[in-house]
Amino acid sequence: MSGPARRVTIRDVAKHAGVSVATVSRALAGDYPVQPSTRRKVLRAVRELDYVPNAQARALSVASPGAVAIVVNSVNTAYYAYIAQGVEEQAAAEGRLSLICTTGGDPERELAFVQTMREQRAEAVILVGSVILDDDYLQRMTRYAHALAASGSRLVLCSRPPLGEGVPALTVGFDNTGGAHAITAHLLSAGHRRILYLGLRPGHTTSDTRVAGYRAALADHGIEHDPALETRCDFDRRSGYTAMKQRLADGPRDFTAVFAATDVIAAGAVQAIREHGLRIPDDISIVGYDDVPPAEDIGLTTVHLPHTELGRAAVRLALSSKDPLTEPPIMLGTHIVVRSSVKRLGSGR
Amino acid sequence: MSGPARRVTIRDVAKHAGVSVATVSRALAGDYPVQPSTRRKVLRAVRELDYVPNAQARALSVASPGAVAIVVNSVNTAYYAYIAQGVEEQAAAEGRLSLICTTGGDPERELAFVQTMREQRAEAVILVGSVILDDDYLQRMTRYAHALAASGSRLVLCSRPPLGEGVPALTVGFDNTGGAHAITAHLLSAGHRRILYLGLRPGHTTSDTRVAGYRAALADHGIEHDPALETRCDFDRRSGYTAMKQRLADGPRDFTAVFAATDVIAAGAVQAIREHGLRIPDDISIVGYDDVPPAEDIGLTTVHLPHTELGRAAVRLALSSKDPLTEPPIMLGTHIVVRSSVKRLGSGR
DNA sequence: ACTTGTCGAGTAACCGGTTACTACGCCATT
DNA sequence: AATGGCGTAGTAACCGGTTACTCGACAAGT
Repeated sequence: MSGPARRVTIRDVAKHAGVSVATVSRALAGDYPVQPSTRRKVLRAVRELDYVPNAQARALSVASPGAVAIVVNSVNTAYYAYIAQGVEEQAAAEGRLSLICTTGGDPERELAFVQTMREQRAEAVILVGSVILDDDYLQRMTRYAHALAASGSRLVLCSRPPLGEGVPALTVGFDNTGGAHAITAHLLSAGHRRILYLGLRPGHTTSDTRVAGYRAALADHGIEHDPALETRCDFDRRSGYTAMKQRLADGPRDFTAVFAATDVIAAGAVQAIREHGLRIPDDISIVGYDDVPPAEDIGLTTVHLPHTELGRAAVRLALSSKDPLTEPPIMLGTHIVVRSSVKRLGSGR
Repeated sequence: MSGPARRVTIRDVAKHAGVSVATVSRALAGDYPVQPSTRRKVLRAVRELDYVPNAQARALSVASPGAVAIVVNSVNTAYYAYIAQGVEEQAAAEGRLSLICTTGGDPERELAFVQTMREQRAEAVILVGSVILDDDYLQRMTRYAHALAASGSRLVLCSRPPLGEGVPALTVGFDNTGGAHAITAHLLSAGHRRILYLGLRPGHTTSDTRVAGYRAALADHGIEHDPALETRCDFDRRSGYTAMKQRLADGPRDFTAVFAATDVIAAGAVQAIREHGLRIPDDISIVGYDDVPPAEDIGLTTVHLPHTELGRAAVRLALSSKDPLTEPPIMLGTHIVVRSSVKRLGSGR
């Protein structure tokens, strides 16, 4: 109506109420004695002008809690969404705002965001999601860690390998090897001996840790792992579908069960198995990992991960006073959820 | 090591480089002629001190783009996660940070967040998700709209009824009635005449608009809608399961197809149907709405919603110069995705 | 009556940047 | 030699808050 309507400042309120800016600030903060009549005048002026204090300006003069930033590949992946949910909940509970950034896996965007968070004086930066573990990655993270530490932000790695002592970064993760061991043992104790591992991706941390658990469980049962039973496959539905399709078409079926590295892979594999005319669990047993939505819908036995709790733990840790140089990684436990995708072999039934 | 390590400011850099703060600022901004040799000195000091400018301080003196805030019930619901993804992508593309808030449906938290966003000088606040449309709601939103407008933020409602002209709020939504009409027509043209609508929730905007499309399609085919075929049900998996279970147990099955108000409801219903010993689509046809992950896994024919595009559109609209007082609601189109949950009745096959 | 203490409010410095304005040095004119 | 113009760099005001310090008025103490 009347031009760009410059924002209402504390000086406007002071003038309107006929007091000094200091008095307005004090009346609003309430931490300093102000005459009740004066306070009323101030509050009235605040109401009449609809004054809203500028948080940025306040942050300049007084140390206020910074934001919590979370960086994920994408929000529309259940795995990340659950973790993000936990982060947001805990951040809110501790009076922090949550900033979110999706990178689509692009290190450039990750770097840019970390830099932005330094400028924003974020209190914590939480990087989520598995990665290809190589020198480039380690160097990049180490750089982030020091840079963020230097500007007073704390770095938390979620579901990623720790950087080791001496690097100021906190780590929270799932016990992937333990979970993979447990679910493999579950298949073994159901009588399965030839178990196809679907989701090999050498260098990829999540895959590596899960396949390690798989092999360890086999070893514990005196079975040597067969490289021919470890199939490469990316971590998405289509890849699971394609890889399974291929495997079924390739020749004689030399396995009775499938351990898919993730539920999403499992979902694709299930579709391929069904299209091949086979039934689950009668013809093939299958298990997944993660316990994200598709699992329940396809009756998949899988490993449940406390995603949301991971997010919360990350924030708690970041806002704690633990020394990031020496604090050991937190590892969250997992448990098996039994549904209807595994058939008991041999003895009866 | 050496105490709390006060943050490096532009004055420290100036001193270190032996120039004035103005020169440092200008050398970094690059919008003012600075002697190359001087610039080098400055950049060297910046590097040596690892100086990071304070974005909050800068925002005080120069008008910088504000953040985009998104408010959802929860991030770990596919519907919201997809929209949030779109919001984040578009915000990042337009150089804005994304703030996220989950309310768990609590109006208190919503209000608190809106207030915080005013203090933060957010550029846009995007409220997502269906609601119970009543006076309380309308008043609350109208208050938000004026409050945000007064402090220079723009309010966008996503998937919510518009507040009408005269209230400064932008609206983006899906054509729910159109989509529901189309999918109902799909069932009708497959020969179904008795279609159970699962997900009645009077007052709930999403439900209301979808049921309206359902009824309209029936009417177009000269069928009067039967209240006995409209079943109440909350918008979650368990409710879908329970409602369907109940319905199947209740008595003679007087429908050949089910239109679930959401895919999540459909997923629960599918489980109930299967547990009842019936097969899909042979015994019962079913369709859903939303096209979120469970749909593909259970082979559900459903209505695809451009979720991510909704998020992007919301941000674009918010950052545009459109007048929120008069700009009409944007309505995004939908389309049917045919999978394998509908059987053609009567004529052949 | 004079000192002292307390209460409430104002003045001004400060947070960490940006930038309008000023000042200085040097070269080209006249 | 005096003047004007240009290119750099410095000074200080400003953004919008908070708060240390100061000050005046009034009540209590001796």
